Amino acid sequence: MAETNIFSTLIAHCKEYGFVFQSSEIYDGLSAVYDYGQYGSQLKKNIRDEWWKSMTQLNENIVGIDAAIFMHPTTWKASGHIDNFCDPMIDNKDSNKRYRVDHLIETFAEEQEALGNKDLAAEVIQSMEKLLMVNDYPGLKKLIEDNKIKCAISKTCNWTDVREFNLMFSTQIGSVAEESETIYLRPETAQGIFVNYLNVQKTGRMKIPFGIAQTGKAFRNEIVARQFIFRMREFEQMEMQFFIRPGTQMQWFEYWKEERRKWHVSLGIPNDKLRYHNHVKLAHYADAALDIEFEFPFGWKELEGIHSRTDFDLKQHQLYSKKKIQYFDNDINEDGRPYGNYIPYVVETSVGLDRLVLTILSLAYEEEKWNKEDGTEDSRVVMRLPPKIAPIKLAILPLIKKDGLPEIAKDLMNECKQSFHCFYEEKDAIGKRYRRMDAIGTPFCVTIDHQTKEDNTVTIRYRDSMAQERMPIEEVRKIVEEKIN
RNA sequence: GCGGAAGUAGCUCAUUUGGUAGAGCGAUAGCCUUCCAAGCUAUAGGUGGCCGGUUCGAGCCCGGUCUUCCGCUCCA
Repeated sequence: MAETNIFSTLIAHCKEYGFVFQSSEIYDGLSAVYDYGQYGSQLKKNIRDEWWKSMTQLNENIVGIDAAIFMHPTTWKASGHIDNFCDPMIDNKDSNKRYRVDHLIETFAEEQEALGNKDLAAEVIQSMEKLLMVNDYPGLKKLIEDNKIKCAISKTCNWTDVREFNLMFSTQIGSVAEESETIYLRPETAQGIFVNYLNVQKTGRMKIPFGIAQTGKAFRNEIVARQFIFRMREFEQMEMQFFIRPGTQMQWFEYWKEERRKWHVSLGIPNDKLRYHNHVKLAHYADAALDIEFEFPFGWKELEGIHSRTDFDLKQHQLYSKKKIQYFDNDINEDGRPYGNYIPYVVETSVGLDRLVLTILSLAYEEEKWNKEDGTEDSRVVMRLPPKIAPIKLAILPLIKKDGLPEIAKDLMNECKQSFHCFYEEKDAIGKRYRRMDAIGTPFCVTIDHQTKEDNTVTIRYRDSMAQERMPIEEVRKIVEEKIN
């Protein structure tokens, strides 16, 4: 289980060096919720900025929005989240096996039908449907017990109460309790894009094909939430919905599948640590779906989903809102006539930002050992973060804290911090300061020494190779800028 | 929800039949001035997860509870 140890070491490192903390840790923590610290939040922001730029700046036909987390409750009726994700569940106390109540009863009915008890089967199903309609959970339990429906594993009828497992978090809007209305924290950001489709398309004069991108928090009441920031109750998505002409979805699906993989590679993720995983069982809204998976320390797991969502969402919103969501396509088809009115199809790319942070962190973390010239062993912990997303780009270190070296260093600090994040440090031996910078992934360190006073040169030290070079102090800013872009 | 493990300083851990907590690392301040951690001095930091019980006395024994981690269950 060496891999598990590496993972727990990484988690400890993330805490020790200010990347990720357990939420509300001073109160013993909150399960499956995490906070990003001083370096983690910057790293996360840098990754988010890369994504935002790659979508909205480098694609002329993709624009960004920032929709609210609160949405009209009907949104979730339309999307299917309310009906599909609030299934009543029941546990068998002996086997600890959990069942969806409707599945349990349906299985029983099928068995009875196979045994020739057709009347009983029909009666049970009918009762179940009535009870489900009014959310009568005690009634459902009674139905199960009256028919002596048993657990397939324990063969007992020792059941817990029927409970509802709600994927979505709910809260109330409206400050007066009696007049308030239940609303939900969004379980995906995509719906914020769909409900704004008309606004953006019209005000931006967008022509199909075009995309709308968004980053933001989403909330899911996962039944279990584990593996650090891989699966959290509150997490951040980076989603882009690409609106296309019906019939072209497979071509765009293939296009984004390639593009997204290339983007991950551009962030420094090795191509052989990525793979596609095709969904065989599709969600209710999709006609094709695949995951881009990454080989985490705990196995291959989903990093990004590419879904061909058809016109399901826009059609549902048209139905529920009674607003016409149509696009008139003036392009000429094979018959020499405009394509005309249609509801656009959608190809979605949806990546978990927190998962991406974890990916980057787990790739970057390395414990390095080597022998020094005198034969003794030396070691360091180094985060080999790609310079363009590293939280601190440059550390500025006077070799000693007197003889005027700090003054020169502070001047350089004031100049460089205009362009990128810098870190100034004069405490402790220079080697120790290098190690501290390695631990948070700072790619470059510049040291001001006595020679600087004579010829205005400094030493630049590279994180990955630990090699050093002298260069004129006035070139530092420009050279670091080049290396981080 | 079930089963297992754990909870003592920022981190890693000691305190071996119950006798009012200690080390290393880290941190802070200073000394030294040295280009790759582990030189010297000093300082700070713990109501031992929380509540209760047994006892003259509990970090240690007992009960409860909370939280975290691992496995199972679930994952559109």
